[in-house]
This record gives sequence, structure tokens and C-alpha cells, in this order.
Amino acid sequence: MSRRDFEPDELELEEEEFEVEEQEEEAVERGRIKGVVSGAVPPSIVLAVAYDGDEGRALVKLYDPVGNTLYYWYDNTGHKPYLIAAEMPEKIIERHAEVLQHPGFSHFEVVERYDALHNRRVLVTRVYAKDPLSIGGGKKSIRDILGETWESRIKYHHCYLFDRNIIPSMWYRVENGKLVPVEVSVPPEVIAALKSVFSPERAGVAEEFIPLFQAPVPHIRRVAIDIEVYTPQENKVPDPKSAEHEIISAALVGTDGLRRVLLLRRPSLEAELKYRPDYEVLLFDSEHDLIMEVFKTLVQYPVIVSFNGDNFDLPYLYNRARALGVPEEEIPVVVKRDCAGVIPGAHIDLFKFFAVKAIEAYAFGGIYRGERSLDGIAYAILGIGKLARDKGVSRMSYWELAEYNYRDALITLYLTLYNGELVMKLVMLLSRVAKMPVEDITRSQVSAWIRNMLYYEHRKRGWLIPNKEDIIKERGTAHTKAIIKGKKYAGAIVLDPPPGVFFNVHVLDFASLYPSIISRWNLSYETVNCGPDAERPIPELPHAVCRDRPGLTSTIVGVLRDLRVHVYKRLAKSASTPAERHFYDAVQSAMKVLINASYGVFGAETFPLYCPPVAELTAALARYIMAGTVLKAIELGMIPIYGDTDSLFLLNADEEKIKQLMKCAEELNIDIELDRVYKFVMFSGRKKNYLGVSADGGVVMKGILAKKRNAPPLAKELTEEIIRTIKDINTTDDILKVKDAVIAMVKEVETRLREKKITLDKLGIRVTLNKDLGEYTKNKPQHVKAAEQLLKYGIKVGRGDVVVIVRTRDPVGVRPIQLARIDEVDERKYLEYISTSLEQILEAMGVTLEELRGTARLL
DNA sequence: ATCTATGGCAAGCCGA
DNA sequence: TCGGCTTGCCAT
Repeated sequence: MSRRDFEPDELELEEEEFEVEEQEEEAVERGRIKGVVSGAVPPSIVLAVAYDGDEGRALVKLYDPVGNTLYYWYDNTGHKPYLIAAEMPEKIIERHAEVLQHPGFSHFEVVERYDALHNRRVLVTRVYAKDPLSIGGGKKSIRDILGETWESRIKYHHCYLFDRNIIPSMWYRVENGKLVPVEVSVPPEVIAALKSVFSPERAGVAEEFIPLFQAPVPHIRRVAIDIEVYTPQENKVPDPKSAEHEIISAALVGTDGLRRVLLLRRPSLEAELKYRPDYEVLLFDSEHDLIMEVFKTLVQYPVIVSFNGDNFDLPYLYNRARALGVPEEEIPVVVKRDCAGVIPGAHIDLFKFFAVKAIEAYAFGGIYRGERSLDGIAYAILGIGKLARDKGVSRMSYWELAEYNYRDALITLYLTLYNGELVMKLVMLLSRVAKMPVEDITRSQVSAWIRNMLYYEHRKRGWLIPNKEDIIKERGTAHTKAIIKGKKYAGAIVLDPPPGVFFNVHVLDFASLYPSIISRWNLSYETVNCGPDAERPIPELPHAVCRDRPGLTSTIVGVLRDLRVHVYKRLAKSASTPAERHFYDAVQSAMKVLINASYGVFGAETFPLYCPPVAELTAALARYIMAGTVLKAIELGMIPIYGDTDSLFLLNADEEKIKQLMKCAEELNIDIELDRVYKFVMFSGRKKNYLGVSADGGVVMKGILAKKRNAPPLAKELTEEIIRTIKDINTTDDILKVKDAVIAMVKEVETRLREKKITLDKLGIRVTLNKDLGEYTKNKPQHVKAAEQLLKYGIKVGRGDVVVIVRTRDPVGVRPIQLARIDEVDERKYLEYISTSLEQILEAMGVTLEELRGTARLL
């Protein structure tokens, strides 16, 4: 299927959203802003908040409509920190001698903290800097000097500096240059849910979370940027470090209506002017002027959006500007090791954000899985990709170049605008929950978000943040053995499905099972194995959990989970306006991302609150619940035919029986949902491998070989064709009829393959390089061999790149598709591939491979 | 600097 | 030739 034509109208913004602010126009008149492009600064953007997590105080950085930067202090938690005047111990003075000399040093304090891990109170020293925002940046900071002491580690004494946590505030906005509190309205349904869903203890915690989700997310004026660079050699990606060649084009597309392409005039090109209704083109005689114009625009926006701007566009702009003699102070771009920023705004690199695995999987349901390119992601999400091109940008005419460049910037911006600004809302909401700046949120993985969220909760309560080694020492390690070699503990149960076709299958689902377990069994690093009066939830496991105090992580995970399930999913469903629905959808997906990752982090060594007993108990309790439910289902007269971790496929189920099963689970505080009913399910007999068709003809394929990303298109297309036939199966008799049709289809493709009536592109097997070429030391897989061949032709490939290989008859047996010819294809390999991948479907229908081959002989 | 987990399948590599 | 190991991709 070809991509549908792109209609520029589809990307039009709704103009009324962005009314021009009079205030700004006045400012322009007064000359305080130079060269405002058009549109408006939305009213009152609080750009940033620096949290002092320990004290719950925050420094607010504002970007007001006239472009001034303001700072305000305010108290976030409402309760003042308690300080204990204490004498400064000798040892600390010794230890911090260098810090005391530091010009940025302000003063010490000794504070009492609760050490949850050991259940005792301790004294802690805190080091203050004069300017909290300067910490971590610039020359030798206090943080550098403290080194390992930064993380604490004088006995009983921990040191903290201010964290430079800058997040968009939900509490304040600017009006006429003044800070005005934002009223957060909480719908009555939410208040009611507080009472009915939560225990009084947890209701208090939930109450503190609700404003984070309830406070409106403002629209933030922003601009997308994309540049194109001249390259003498096609296929060679320009290196931003050396920035050898000139920037020939830059596209800037803003939410305020800015749509502009800046082109560099080149003697080799003939000017060819065409009128564009949707964007304007500016021609520049010098690259210097072009770049300066880009800078002039960038500094006028509080947020800059790019796709891979961290590693390409911004460093390239910076280095090019430097090379052209622009003094450092006139360049609003700050380039760090692997991120780049713009002053005074915040830079969001969508490449990084979409690369966050939890976002990919949970917020977008994996629709762009494995696609790392702007084209792939935009096409998967928006249905609009990059402009197709048949030559490198260096050989394009002005006209083609402008079109191409404009499209890139446009879809980059649109990725943050579509679906009621979902991406922007997600970023801002995550930023609020995790207490991290938007710039950091978009550049870190989910474990960092959860870490910061939990650290904040510690600080708010006056708790000490424990050391990872101390947690292990106090709480122990895992006791079960994993099935997979090299893993730390046993995971989930997967039932062995019988091969065959089964009609009328009910699929039950434990709703967010792992988080529910963490919530229900009070699992937290400080509550497991914490004392003699604890109980063992699973007698076979030596881990005990104490019940006399609520576990912090259990509470947080539980509150988030219950808020999502009982409040925000419902609000999203019952929303009365699209805007409301968009908002609550963003809220519930942000929560989903955090909740779903909340179990995994406790089993990850890299997580600072790593606690194997917590992870192990979670998995063990899940097995226990699954096993119990299977038994109960049998008892009720149902037949469990398959199940994986938190799902259960049942034969002979009806509403009444399912209800009874749900009631049993309810006693454990675990929700069972009826996920779906399949007209029939085909099992190949392998785990994690089935095909189901629901009554409405919807097809679900899981784990089927031919569907995987690395399957050659030939096999994928054949499978799709077969699915279309299979969909219509209603009875056992239908299976027999379909069987012959399917066998015929397979034969037809095999004949085509033998007779080479097939194009090369149908045979490409796409494999990702997960490491750089040199790191494959144990063996040399085929895609690595193919990559090496590419290297000889000067095509660079490395970690993250996808190599498309074709199986050939030569001794190596493989070639990259770019270097392969149809006549050297090893069709035996492909026949084999079709056999094994189709086997998974055919076996379910009772067709054996022998039968398939037998029919072949008869034909 | 960078990182949620374990379970399962299939293909291919490579030494015994 | 066989079997253990590595690799990639997927399910949950």
C-alpha cells in the first residue's frame, strides 16, 4: 500500500487556540523584544522550577511574556523543615575542608532524618551553595569536590546539595509580570473516589498526587528546527564535530504560525521561485547571516523542538557559527557531551524521547517499535512521513530542498501537537510527577523518573535515602532460581498450550498484576525482611514482610495504580469534550508508563533502590495467584488452555463462572477483567505463539514468526493472505475447507520462489546490530558478516543500525541487500523459512509439514 | 555515561 | 554431527 498523499491542511493549527496577546504587542512596540515573528507568547508560562527536595522549597524560574527571566522562592509542601541545631562534628569539617574553601559554599546544617532501612533516626549534614542553580555546571563545583562524600558516607552522616531540578510549575503563572497562583480544580468524582477507593492513610498520599494530574497543562509556544547540510559525497552523514560543510538550508516551524525555510544562495544553483501558500522562503547570500537569523528566531521561544538536535542540528549550528567567527556570547546554543540546549528556552529532542523504551511500549503501544528515524516514527504515529527523495540534499534544487526541509520541521513540530498535544502533555505531566525538568525527562529512561519520584517522597517525609549496598546488606538477595541462565530469580508462569483450534475462548486478565501485588502485600525495600515480627507471604520463600508500617514504594505504586484504574481511566472515558478526553488520556498514559515500570526497577541492579527480595516476592506472588486461579477455574468447570504471567485463556467459560472467579480474586485485592472473547484461537503448541480471531473478525497474532520484524516481506505477505482466509472460519468443518486453500497459497509462493519470479526486496531480512561490529567476539552472526561487506564499500554501519540481508549461495551465505543479485539467491533457505514460519499456523490446523510436502508431490 | 524484569522461540556459530 | 552458546525478537 502506498502512503497516502499528505494534505497540508491536516496540520493546520486551530487558530483560536493562540490568540495574540496584546501585552506582547505592546512589548514589541516598546522595542523590548526584537523581531517577534508572529503569534503570541501564551499567557503566563512558568518555565522552570528548581526544587530543593529536602526542604520542599522551590526556586521558580519564569519566562514572562516580555522575555524577562524571573526567579521566585516558594514553599511547596506547606510544612516547614525542622532543623536541629547541632555542633559540627570535627570529622565533617575535616572532610569538607575543601568545600569550605569553595567560593560557592554558603553554609552547613546538621539535620535529623529517619533512616527507614534501619528503622532509626540519624543525623545528617547538609551543604548549601550560594547559588543552587550553579551547582553541577561550570568549573569545579561543590558536587565535584565532595565526590563520593556527596553520596554520603561518613558513618550516619549524609550530605546533600540542592538538586538542580527544574520542572514546569503547576502552581503559578505570570500575569502582568506578576506571579499568580493557579487554581487547581478537582472534580467532585475525584474527591468521591478518594473516600471510596483509598484507605484513610493512602487517601492523604493520593491527595498530594492529584493536583499534579489535575492542574492544567498550558500550551507552550514552541518552534521546531531542522537543518540540511551540504555533503560532497552522498550517503555520508555530515559530522557535527568537524562541521566541514556549509548549512544550505534551515527550516523553522512554530506553533505561532511561523513557517519559514532559510536557504543559502549557491552559485551552482539557478534560482527558481515558486509561490508557496504554506511557508515562506528566505534566500541568504551568506551562511553567517542565515545562521544568525536562525539564532534570532530560536531565542524567542521558550521551547525548541528537534529530531536529533542533541547530536546533530544544534552542535552543527554551534560549530559552524564558531568556524565563521561568531563569538561564543552571540551563540544561544550550549553543546554538552551528548545533549545540546538553547538559551533561554528548553530544548526537547524528540529522537531521545521516542527512544525511551517505556514510552514506546506503554504510551504508544509499540506502534513505532524498532523505528528510530523521523520518517518511521512520524509515519507510524501521524500517518505522514518524510518527503520521498531520489537524490541527496546537496543535489536538490532550491525548490526541492525547501520542500524537503520544511516537511521535516513540520512533522517534528506536529509530533508534539497531534492528538491534543499528547506528547507535550506527557512530557509535562511526567516532569511534574518525577520532579525532573522537561529537558531531563526527555533524555532519561523510566528508571530515572521513578528514582527521582521516590527520592522526592523520601525527602518530603524527612527520610534518609539509603545506599544500594546497605539495602542488599540488610535485606538480602534472591533465593529462587531463574529458568533462563544468567537471570537472578524466577519469573512468571507460562502454561503450555495444546496445539489445535479452540472455539469460544474467554481471555481473562489480571489488571496491572505486579503493581497490584506490590501495593497489596506492602512490598518495599524497608518492609521486607525487616524484623522478627514479620510474616512470610509465601511459605516456600524465606522473605518476610512486616505489617506494622506502610511501605513507601508500596504506597506510591499503589496510589498511582488505583488513581489510574479507578479515577483517570474512567474520567478519560466519560469526558464530555475532546479537550477533556485528550487531557485525561495523557494523564492516564503517563501513569501507565510509571506503573508498568515500577516492578522491574526493583530487580535492576542499576536502580538505586534495587531490592531483589521485593522483585522476587512480586514474581513469586504472581505465580501463586496465577496457579491458584487456574485451580479455581478448573473447580468451577472451566478449562484453562493457556496462560502467560497475568492472562488466562479459558474454554467452557460463561459469565456466571467468570464472576465467581473474579470474586475469589477480589479477596486478594486483585482485579480480574474479561479482556476479550475469541471466536476461536489457534495454538501451534508453542508458548507465546498463537492466533486469535474475535467475533467481529479482528485478528490477534502473537509471537508468530512470519510477523516478526526480521521476517522477509515474502513470508509476511503470505501470512497476511492466509489470515484473510482464516478469519472466516466459524466451525470445525470450515477448518478443513480453509486448509486446502492455505496449502495452495503456500505452494504458489514456493513455485514463484523456485522460478525466481520474485523481486529482491521481498527477500530482505532486516536485522538490527545491537552492538558495534567489533563487539561481536563470541561468534560472527550473519548480519555482522553482511555489515562487514558494506563497510568495504564505504557504507558505515554500527550499533543501532538495521542491516538488510539476503541469503545467497556463495560460501559466506549472506549478502547485504544493496550488494545482492537475484540470481545468486539461495532459494532453499527461503523455502525453509516459509516452511517453518507457516508451520506455526498450519500445525494449529492439523496440517503437518509432511502433509504439505505430500500434497506437493501429488500436484 | 547508561540502565525496568523474566520466559520462550528460532537461527546460526563453533568447538567437541 | 551434535549440543551448548550467542543473538535477535517477541510476550507479558
